[in-house]
Amino acid sequence: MRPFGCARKDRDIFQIAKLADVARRAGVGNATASRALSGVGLVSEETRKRILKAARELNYQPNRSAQALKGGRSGMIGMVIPRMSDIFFASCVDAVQAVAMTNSSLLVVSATHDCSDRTMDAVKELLHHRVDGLVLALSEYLTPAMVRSLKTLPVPTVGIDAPLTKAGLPSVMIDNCSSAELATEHLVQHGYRRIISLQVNPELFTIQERHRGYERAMQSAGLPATQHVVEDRAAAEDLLRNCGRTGRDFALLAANEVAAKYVVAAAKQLRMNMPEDFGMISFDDFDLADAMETPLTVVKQPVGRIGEVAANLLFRGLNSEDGAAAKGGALETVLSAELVIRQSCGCKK
Amino acid sequence: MRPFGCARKDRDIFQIAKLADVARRAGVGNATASRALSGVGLVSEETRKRILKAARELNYQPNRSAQALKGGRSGMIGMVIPRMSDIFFASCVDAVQAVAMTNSSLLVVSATHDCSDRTMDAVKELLHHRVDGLVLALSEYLTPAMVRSLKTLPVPTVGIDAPLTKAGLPSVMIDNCSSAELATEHLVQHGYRRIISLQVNPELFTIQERHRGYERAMQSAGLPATQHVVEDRAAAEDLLRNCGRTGRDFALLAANEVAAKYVVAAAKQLRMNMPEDFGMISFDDFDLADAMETPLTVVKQPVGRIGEVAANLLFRGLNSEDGAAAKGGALETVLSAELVIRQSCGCKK
DNA sequence: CTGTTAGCGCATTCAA
DNA sequence: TTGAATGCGCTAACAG
Repeated sequence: MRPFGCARKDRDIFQIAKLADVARRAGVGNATASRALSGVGLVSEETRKRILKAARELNYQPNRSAQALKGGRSGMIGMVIPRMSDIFFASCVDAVQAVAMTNSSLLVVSATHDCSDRTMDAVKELLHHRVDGLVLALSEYLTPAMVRSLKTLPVPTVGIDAPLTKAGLPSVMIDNCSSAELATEHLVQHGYRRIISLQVNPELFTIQERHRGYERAMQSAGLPATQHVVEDRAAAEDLLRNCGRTGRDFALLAANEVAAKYVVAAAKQLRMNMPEDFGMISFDDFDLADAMETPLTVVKQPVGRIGEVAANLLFRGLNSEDGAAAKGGALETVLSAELVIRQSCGCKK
Repeated sequence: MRPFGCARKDRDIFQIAKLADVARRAGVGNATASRALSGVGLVSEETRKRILKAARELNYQPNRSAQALKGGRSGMIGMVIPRMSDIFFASCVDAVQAVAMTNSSLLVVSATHDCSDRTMDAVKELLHHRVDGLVLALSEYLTPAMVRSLKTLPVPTVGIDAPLTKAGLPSVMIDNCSSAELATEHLVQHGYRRIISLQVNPELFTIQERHRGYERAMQSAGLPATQHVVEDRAAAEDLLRNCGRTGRDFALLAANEVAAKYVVAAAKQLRMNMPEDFGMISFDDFDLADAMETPLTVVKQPVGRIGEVAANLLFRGLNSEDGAAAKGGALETVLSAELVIRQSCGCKK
């Protein structure tokens, strides 16, 4: 019985021909075959043709382990994210994988699940597997030790979501601070006076940046800034109960989708409505955000673009030998976020 | 300038020591070090201690490329899914990766984006990278050619979501047919008579199974079965416009989250309400499904469990040498889905 | 119990 | 323009 289909020796669709097989079939030496296939080095046009044909017939694919061992590319890039089950990161992974495929690379993902010890371990493990490059979504704040480590990374690396600037590495992200400022200003213009900055993971870099932007806007408006952390729906309910009923001037800036969802659920529970009982703008757009009882006004990140740009940057570095991709340019590639105005902020449809 | 942090030679946190380094430091031969570290073969307790210590000090990790080349494990498993941006698959990936980590393996993911040509290509590429095993979420129907290929897979493989039974491979999934039947019966009990089976990708296996269950229930109830495909929100609107207003007995069985979301959005657009204007039960639970204007009654799959069980099955096969994991048992591991009753079906809160 | 040796598949010298 | 030989880091045979 072979319930798992184990049959390393089968010669079939998954036939695994080696370079020597190709060389033999083409009637040339190993080295020549290698040169012809890798496109590096001189081979007469005629023999090249023969070799390529043989390779095609044998469905030859180089053994990446051998290539990697030899010191060349492994044909894999690694990616570290907090978790997959967050549409933002999932979309980034999707985009990065697509670009990797275009560059005939595979993507290895590792999720830390907010266990920050896991971060550098994941990187190390990826490195032991000889990935050619790294895309890092490190949402926690970089410790000095991490910065030091990151600086010595032996492969091209690009940050995503949060900058790796302190480690001298290029990153792709939105301007969280300005976006939050803009969103807050919008709320202010609606006449809200008590605006609270709401977050789930206040320790994360992006969240802090968003809070900073919020503070800036509040200060400009001469309004007091308040930060509030909610761990779950219940906490959001408490908040709404305390603040929501006492006037028409209460609004929230939800620092991410999770916080926003807590609020939406809490509001439903309390039978409170946006924007009548309170206003809200949230970071991150999501499915049905526009089809909620009150369509949500959100700051929408160009998720796919972020992953795409980051991956392209990485491969550009990978392909330019010395990894000099960000030549002359700034380390931070800032993509612009969009304020998608719907109704939770108080705007009419 | 080193904008990418390229410095293969740096000796640092990412120091890469080889077996020979460990052996030398411990004052033993390569083979002895290898034996001590892999735990296979005889080594005196004392030298083993010395070797382990040396390895720890050097932060030694075996070069997986070399191990893989040598014919051993590569320490990676591969996973093929339709797309990351679907919470169902994202959660599966998350779970599989977690289990992989536990088994000190990395996960390589590849998304086909519904391009079924990509499926076998992805598998082949994964194989060329010498993954130790495969988790396949192949939602399309298996063609005879694919079945033939799958049968000769050279590594342990587990199916997920859709069964690979035809290829003799174990799979983990829910009973889509029965679940749909149950959900449909629930709708029938509510008194709905015109119940439509709604789907986005009718060609997928899971969707067809769900439709089959629906048909069975409808037949039992002596009701006519109708299948309807919606490509987008507009199509959902058309459907609701035509059917929703003409009585109290109209309901939908949405074959997946996407279809359900189209309907929710369409209903909002048309100012139609569930369950007053029509009833609905949908496959797949999602964030806020319980906080919609009308909380959605759904068939909830144990997403995390599916990935977890599949991955465990895979590693059990991987660890038992000959890959005889499903020994004696059925190829299909069926996990039970749960009908989460909320209000869109007509039940009161 | 331990060390020496060979070879996995490839790319890269160096000679021819 | 080509081919034979070498070694990447590791493990499995085989000797000691």
